[in-house]
Amino acid sequence: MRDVAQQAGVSLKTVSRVINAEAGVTPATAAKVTQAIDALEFERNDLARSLRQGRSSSTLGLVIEDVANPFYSAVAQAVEAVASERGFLLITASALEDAERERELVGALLRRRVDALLIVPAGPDHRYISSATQTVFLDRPARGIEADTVLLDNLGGARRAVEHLIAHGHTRIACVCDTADLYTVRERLSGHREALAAAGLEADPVLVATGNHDAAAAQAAVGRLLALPDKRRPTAIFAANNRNTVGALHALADHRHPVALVGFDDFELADLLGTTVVRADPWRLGEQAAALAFARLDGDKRSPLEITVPTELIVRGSGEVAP
Amino acid sequence: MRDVAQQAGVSLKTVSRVINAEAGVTPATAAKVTQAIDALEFERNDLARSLRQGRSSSTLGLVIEDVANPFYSAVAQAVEAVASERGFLLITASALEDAERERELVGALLRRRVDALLIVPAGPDHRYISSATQTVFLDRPARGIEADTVLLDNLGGARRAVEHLIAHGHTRIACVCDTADLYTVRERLSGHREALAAAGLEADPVLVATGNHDAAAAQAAVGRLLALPDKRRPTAIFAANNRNTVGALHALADHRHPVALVGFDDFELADLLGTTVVRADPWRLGEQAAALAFARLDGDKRSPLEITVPTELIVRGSGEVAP
DNA sequence: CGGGCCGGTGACAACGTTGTCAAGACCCAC
DNA sequence: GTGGGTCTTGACAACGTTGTCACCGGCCCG
Repeated sequence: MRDVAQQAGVSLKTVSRVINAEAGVTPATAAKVTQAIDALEFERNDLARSLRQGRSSSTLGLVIEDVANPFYSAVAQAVEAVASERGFLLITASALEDAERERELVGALLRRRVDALLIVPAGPDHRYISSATQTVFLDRPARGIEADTVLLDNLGGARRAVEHLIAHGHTRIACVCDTADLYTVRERLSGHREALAAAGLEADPVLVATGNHDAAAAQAAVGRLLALPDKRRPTAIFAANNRNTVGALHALADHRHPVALVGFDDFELADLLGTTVVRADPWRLGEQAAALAFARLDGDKRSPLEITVPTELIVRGSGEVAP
Repeated sequence: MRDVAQQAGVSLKTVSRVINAEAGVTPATAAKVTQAIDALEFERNDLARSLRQGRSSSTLGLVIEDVANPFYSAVAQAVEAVASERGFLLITASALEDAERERELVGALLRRRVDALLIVPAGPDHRYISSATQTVFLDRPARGIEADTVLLDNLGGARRAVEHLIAHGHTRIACVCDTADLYTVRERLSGHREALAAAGLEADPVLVATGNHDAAAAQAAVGRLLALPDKRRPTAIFAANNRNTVGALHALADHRHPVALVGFDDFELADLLGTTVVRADPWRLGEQAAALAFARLDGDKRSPLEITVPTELIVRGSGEVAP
């Protein structure tokens, strides 16, 4: 900028005024400056600008589990869309379900002074997150602090899925899911349990397969369920997230007898495969979280909010198979 | 930091030394400082640090078309993985095939002084990208400048796909793809043409359906192809990217007669659907690009490199249907 | 004709760090 | 005891911007 000022024969401050389109610069002066800027290919340093102004340079931080999981990439897309409307950029980081890594990532983002932090919390305790930075928790509530949170209707969605299977005559309904350490998993398990209880059905613990983090694990788990003796074998499966649904589909493809399946989370090609799912809208999750973050940045002082995004049952055939 | 210095009764510089674990600080002094840091919940401002040091705060910029497209989210995942090994964070931005938007995003990233820029170029001209920042082009070459580039073997992959269909007896092989403005599409079209020519087959222009940017458009295009009179109707389809393959699958599901299909890009559940594809490895694309960027940052001064990532034919059934 | 006002411009400090250099304390060896 | 070395610490400037304030010239109005 100093070079530009020199070349244009004006002061630093005048260059700054031109760059930021501030009023009160003679067109003639502005022209000289613009010319010098073009000649020197000058580009403002937004780091310095932010430092001086005390704000971050219009950046949001997003910590998710894994960008390559379509559920989270949809969240990222939504957050980016909202951010982009305001001229914000997005730093996305994947914590990979590792509390230590999550902490490091959050630290790195806070040190960079992001304006707001959106996070899918993984660790057991989030008190370490400085309240100085606006934070919104997505998909799971934070533990140990009260803060803005946007969640899915996990329990309701799971209950509807299982009720749907019960309505089609099933009584032995398995649940395949990730580790019960996760809030979403616990909620969905509760939905499964509640639906069974409401129908007066007994919940067989053998039919609850937890700890399946990827599709391969889910496939193996479903394989084991299908190998149970006739009397104990499930006639229907509730797969509690997209990884588990994919795994279940693989396992069922190898199986002789038809087994009903309802998944939590919609996925591409589910229509072609005729897979009935409870659609959880990750786009809306991200959108609401980003909108809430911006509302806070704009001065919204309400006490911490908890928003729930509804789910929707999409009937496609796999959930309507008779026992 | 000033507060920490005051509270610990030392100078700013000493605090800085402790924070950065520099040698030459008495344990006693360091303890005082650490205590003050904890008490005040101090966190270094990496913006100021970067400004002072003249480097960006260990950040990479990535401009892709759309995070929610699994191909690009795999690229983003790979880049993030490599960046994370070096303690770098990643700003990901989606240009949505809009040259103007791309330009704005690149500008915003450069103003933030990212250490390197990885970009899937969309615009017609990339001379505007300042050579001051290390840049690697991914998936498509830049126009107007010579720079590091990591590409897929588009032509070879497409040729292999079509050769495979020819080997199974097809002569009327359609190609469904995105707009021919795109480099990858032109290359894949060339592959299609070359394979036909090599087999002495005539390329019927009616069977080339360009301009399908999303699955819905591709589905409609394939629908039109299948509605052609018997003599002109294709017996096989080459779908030139994952969107087009998904669209083609939808169209084929509604169709009576079996039609062979080979897609470019692998996708989840392709195995279950039995879809033969040419797998293009987006992970490796991102990984190589990020590795190259870091090599440059480490002082690699070789002239601009062009790396090509190979493709692989995965046989699953849909490509082996007889005419 | 003089005083006040206004519009354009620039000097300077400040944002929060860190690199440079120098000062001071201490120790060892001659 | 003195000179030279090492080790710890601090003062200060600088990174590239922008907010504050003051200056200067011209204009309007009394």
